[in-house]
Amino acid sequence: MSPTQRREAIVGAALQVMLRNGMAATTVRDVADEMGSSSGLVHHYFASMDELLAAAFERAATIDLDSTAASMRGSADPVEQMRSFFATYIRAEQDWAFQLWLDAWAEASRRPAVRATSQRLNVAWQRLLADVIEAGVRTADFVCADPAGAAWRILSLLDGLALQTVAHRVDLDRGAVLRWSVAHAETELGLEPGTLGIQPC
Amino acid sequence: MSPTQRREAIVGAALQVMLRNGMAATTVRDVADEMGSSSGLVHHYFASMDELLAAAFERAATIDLDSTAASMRGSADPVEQMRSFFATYIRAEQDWAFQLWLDAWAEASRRPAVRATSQRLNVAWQRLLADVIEAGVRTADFVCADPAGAAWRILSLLDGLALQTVAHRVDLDRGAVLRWSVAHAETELGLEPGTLGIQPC
DNA sequence: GACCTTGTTGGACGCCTGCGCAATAGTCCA
DNA sequence: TGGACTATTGCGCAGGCGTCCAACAAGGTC
Repeated sequence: MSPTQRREAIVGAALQVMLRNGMAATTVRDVADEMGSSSGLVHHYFASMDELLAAAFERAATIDLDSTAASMRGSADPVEQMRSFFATYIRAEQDWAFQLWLDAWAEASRRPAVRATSQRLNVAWQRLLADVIEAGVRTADFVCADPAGAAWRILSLLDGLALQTVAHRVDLDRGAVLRWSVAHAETELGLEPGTLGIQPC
Repeated sequence: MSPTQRREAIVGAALQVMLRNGMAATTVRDVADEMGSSSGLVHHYFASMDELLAAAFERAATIDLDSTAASMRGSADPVEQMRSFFATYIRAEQDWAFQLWLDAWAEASRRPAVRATSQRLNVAWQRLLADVIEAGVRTADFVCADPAGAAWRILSLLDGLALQTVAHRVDLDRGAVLRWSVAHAETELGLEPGTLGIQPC
């Protein structure tokens, strides 16, 4: 197995363990077992646990970000792109990847590499949204005085609501999270209520 | 020291350590050292670490909740109460208690007692807000079709934005978090922009 | 065929964890 | 004053952690 392949395999194994046990409960030995190799090998490719966790989290988050971005690029006008955003974001979230974000935000205060990665990816999500909003303002599809701020607010409301469903399991149903986030986005962007309406699958 | 006092002292010491090191990094020995006693004593009052962490988190969160609730009760009309809410919430948050919420949300998946406490207190915050909104609708100060949902959304946007400032330190300044949250609340409640305006201290 | 680089192993090291338990200290009641 | 009770101590236990390192295996180069 080539060094590049091996490195990818380690990241993949770490991600599997993280999804199963959470970021804080991921250990070098579990990652090695998952891969069927020794624990020393992991440290041959990653200087520290912090680095490995950051790399695994980055892969998970990047996959979601890329698939959402790709889905949005497939849509023609900004309105359709926003629809794609919500549809893909919600789908990605329900695969329990969101628990990783909760872990990352909490671990950020203790693990520099995780903090840097989490910050970078959060900004990338905001930028993805801000770009679409700016495009929509140019084409007069949207009315929005502050695209960058609106992107933060749309994302934060989505995160804040999703947080409740994932951390506490019961309080809000996923349907409400989607409907409320979409409705909020519509007011932010000066759209008629229902314009971004999505059928809950 | 009476059993009740001792129990309170342990919770207080645990809270100090949690604020310093975070929830995940709080250990029985650190709590005992903080209190100047032995580690066995902690287990004499708390059956497990999970219970102790939940109790300490509960105290921190309850203090904030109570002080905000008290400040709101001191205000006469619903509009003034909403102003109090934001003023106190932001003040409480900047004392770094918010990192505890991040920890609690992440730990919730692994520690049943922490999950129960976190869920109960989150619902209490939502209820506090929902009650004011319902009162405001009755007195025609607010126009809001769904007070319970509006409470969740106002709270979630606040949490989502605060999360970015606390976890990533830099991206958004606290002033924006306050202004954006207040503006969002104004639209939710059918108020003129600026009605809830608060001077950033 | 000898050599050297490098992926890989498996275990040792030192430290830390939550928890339990026997022994001690202190206090209240008969 | 003696006895009972309980808060408190201090340490031990079993296990887990990240990290490190000497040894082995394999494959390419001279």
